[in-house]
Amino acid sequence: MEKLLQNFDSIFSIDCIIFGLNEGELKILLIERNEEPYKSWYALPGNIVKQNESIDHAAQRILYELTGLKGIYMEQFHTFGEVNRHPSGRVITVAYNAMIRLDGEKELKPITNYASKAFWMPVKDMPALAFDHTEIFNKGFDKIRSKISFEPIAFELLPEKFTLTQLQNLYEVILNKELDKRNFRKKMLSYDILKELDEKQEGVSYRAAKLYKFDRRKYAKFFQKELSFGKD
Amino acid sequence: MEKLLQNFDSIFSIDCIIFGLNEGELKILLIERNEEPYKSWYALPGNIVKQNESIDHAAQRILYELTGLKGIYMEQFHTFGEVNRHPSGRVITVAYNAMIRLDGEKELKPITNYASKAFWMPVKDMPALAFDHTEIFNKGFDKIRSKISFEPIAFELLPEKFTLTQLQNLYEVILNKELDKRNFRKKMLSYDILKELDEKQEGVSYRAAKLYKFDRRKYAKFFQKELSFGKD
DNA sequence: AAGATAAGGTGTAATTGTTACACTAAGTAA
DNA sequence: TTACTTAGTGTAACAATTACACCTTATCTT
Repeated sequence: MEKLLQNFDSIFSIDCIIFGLNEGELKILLIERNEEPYKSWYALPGNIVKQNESIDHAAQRILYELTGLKGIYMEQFHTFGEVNRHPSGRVITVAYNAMIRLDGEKELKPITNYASKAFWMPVKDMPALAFDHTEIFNKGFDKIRSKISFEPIAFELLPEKFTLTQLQNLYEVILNKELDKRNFRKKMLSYDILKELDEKQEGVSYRAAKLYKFDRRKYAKFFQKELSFGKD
Repeated sequence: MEKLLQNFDSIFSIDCIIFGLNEGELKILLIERNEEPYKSWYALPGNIVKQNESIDHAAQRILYELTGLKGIYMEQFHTFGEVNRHPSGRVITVAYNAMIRLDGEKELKPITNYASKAFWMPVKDMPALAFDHTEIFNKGFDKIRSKISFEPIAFELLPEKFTLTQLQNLYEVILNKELDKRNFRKKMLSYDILKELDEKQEGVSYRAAKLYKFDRRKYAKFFQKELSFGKD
């Protein structure tokens, strides 16, 4: 048995797609590689899973080591297992993604020297990436785009208090199309997952908008949406 | 580099959830294990990925070797990577699922002797399974259930020609709830993905129903459905 | 052949959700 | 005070969803 298993050993890695929103622009987290192969190329934060850690845990550790970001909840979305996706041998990778809030640009600082730096790249300017990371990114972005179409998950990207216009802009950026202001507000408010605050925007040179908070409890109801044929 | 990689080697496997419909009953394909650990337990068809094959290809090979079913298109749905999910060491597994048509009960015959038999098990009678396969099955079933709620994918399970009642029954079995006959038909026909045939059911001891075929070309339109806020 | 049985097949009205569309209100800046 | 910029709001037309019940057609039984 032991011998049989040895024959099939593979390398197993994690790659992370982390979305952030900065000044209305959607960005993802990249690193600059500091090792061969693809030395000095940009890549998704990713590395090899250890024997004694679950893949979910590995994802968190790896993201931390490469970017300094800690405790980010990520969700696995696809596993890439083509034979030649990595030039140094067989490497299968599980891709994770997450959306995070950038409170005043959290500092990014690689802990290991496997990456020479970590930085936010606007998704509209994505450069060529190492390995098959462009393909991984595209699949991850599609996933987010289709997920947001069914569930209002975009709040993770916004500051705790936000205006409806900011929320709408975010949807427009992710879905890459313009939305009708009145219809957007009507529908979003009808979900009853936003708490209207007694506060207004500050520091803007025009009429200040009301601020809202996301209501996580009420959101729970939402997690279900199905085709139906009557008789619920 | 070579040395670094070696330290992290893991075993990598595939497990398959194959749904079939037999006499109106939803079943999945299981094997009886013929090796330790869990010898003589029931399990999902699964085995180890080889170094020189993609995971999609491995899924097909493994399913064939354990059950004799060839060329089944499966879709990956989740990767399970808990540290202790396999008693003999670290094994990460990618789970795939598929729905197939049982034309007069295809013969099942394991090609390797890793399985002593392969058979169809009604999902409502699922026994305890080896390893964490019960968890994998539950997640796969959830996935199918939520997918069918957005896309009419269930045709894969039915014979080429089927009646609307058969289709409705299938939906009811998967979604585990009763649907309204008139609304179901109205909505299903409105998708315009069914071809009405000039034939009727045969061999039934009551009024025979019209037969329909699934129209794969028209189905393509369907693959998109999104939340929207006006201004398409 | 008459009647019983079993599933097939059909329509409508009420309700809800979606879409398209344009002006006034409020605050800031000059 | 005026100009500017974004906030904020309602309605009518249309489409989709829901709830709901009876007649039709074929087979089987006697």
